[in-house]
Amino acid sequence: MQELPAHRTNRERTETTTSALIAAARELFLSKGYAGAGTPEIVKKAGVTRGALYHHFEDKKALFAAVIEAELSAVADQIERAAPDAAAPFDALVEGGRAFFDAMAVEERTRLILIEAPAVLGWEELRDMDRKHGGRTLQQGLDAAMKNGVIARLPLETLATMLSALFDRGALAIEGGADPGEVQQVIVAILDGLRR
Amino acid sequence: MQELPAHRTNRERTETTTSALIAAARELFLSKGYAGAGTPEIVKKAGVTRGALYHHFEDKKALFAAVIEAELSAVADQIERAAPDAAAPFDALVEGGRAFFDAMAVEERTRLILIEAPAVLGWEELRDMDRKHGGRTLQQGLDAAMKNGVIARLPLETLATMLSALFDRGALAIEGGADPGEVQQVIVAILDGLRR
DNA sequence: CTCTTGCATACATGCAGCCTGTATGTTAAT
DNA sequence: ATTAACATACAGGCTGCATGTATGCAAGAG
Repeated sequence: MQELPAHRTNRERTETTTSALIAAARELFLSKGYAGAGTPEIVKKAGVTRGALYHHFEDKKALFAAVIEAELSAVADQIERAAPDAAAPFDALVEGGRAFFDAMAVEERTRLILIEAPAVLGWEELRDMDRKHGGRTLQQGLDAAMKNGVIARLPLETLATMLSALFDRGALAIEGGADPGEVQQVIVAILDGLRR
Repeated sequence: MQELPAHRTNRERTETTTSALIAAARELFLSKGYAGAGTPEIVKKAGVTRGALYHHFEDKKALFAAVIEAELSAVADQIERAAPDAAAPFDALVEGGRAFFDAMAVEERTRLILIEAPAVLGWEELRDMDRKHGGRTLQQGLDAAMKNGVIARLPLETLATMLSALFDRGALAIEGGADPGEVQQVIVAILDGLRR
């Protein structure tokens, strides 16, 4: 039996309800998509009312943004935890990709982050959020590899954007039933082609 | 003055209303997105009523699918018209990419096809539609290049999927303000890395 | 060959249900 | 007391369907 304290600070109250909302929203957005998951259902699952939702979040989209931000943060953490920062620049890229695929393999996370989020939040806003949470890892790795002369010298930001597209589509393909080994093989071949 | 014939065959009636609906929906979906463009506004712009819409299309999503199908067909046509099928396999890939970027440069077409459509129709269904309308061009080009020994031997379908991700993200980046020259440069470098 | 008669197709209109965002009221913290 | 954290009620809009109407169409009777 959970003893609910007689006196909860406002900070605690806010924290519990917002996290309950984000958790409930996450599940429903995952299973039914953004448009398919209505706020009545979300608040019911979170055990609060719509009033609480619209008190803490400006609108449904803001709640969705909070969910995505949490997902991006989780993915970044998971990659960083598996990051062999001592490895050679090129291998770090390949290993980072593998960690990314592992992190994206949870449930329908791929669809949420790569399909739904761009449509709801816009590609630009999502890109900004991604940069905050470790989306620069790839760019830094490429920068290091380029400065070491390991890979060809190309416009850094554009190359990072293009290669991240590769990883994104790879995650999508894997979730769609493609062979993860083949995807890895193709990506390694492409990265290998950039070596000098 | 347009003389409207006293006797229009049913086939003609259907054709005019459906094309009017698709044209109106296209514009509004482009400017306001799928969720932002309501059916009342669409039918008003098309000069028909919601009854006509739901008679010819199962639901709003089906109308959207028809719009996307038309767009994909237009893109495929535009690429095919610019296709130098006599060129060497490798150059054909590069030129095809350039034609793709040109075709995607119209208005907000990129956002509609690459952002909105996957979210509304699902990635799988969109992929099927794309295959019908010339999305196999890339795969065929790669197949030819591989059989000629021009590029490395890799799983064909996976490679095509990955490279199409490259082109898609490139179109997105260009629309987002990136330098088209840089995008082309990076893509050529990546393709070049696959040469044998 | 024409005309009428029955049916299917192409719409138009109104309704029911749901959802979002806001405004107002109430309770608990500070 | 004042503000923050909710709860509740309401207004507007939108989607899908059900019902009603007119028009094209195909087939048989004359």
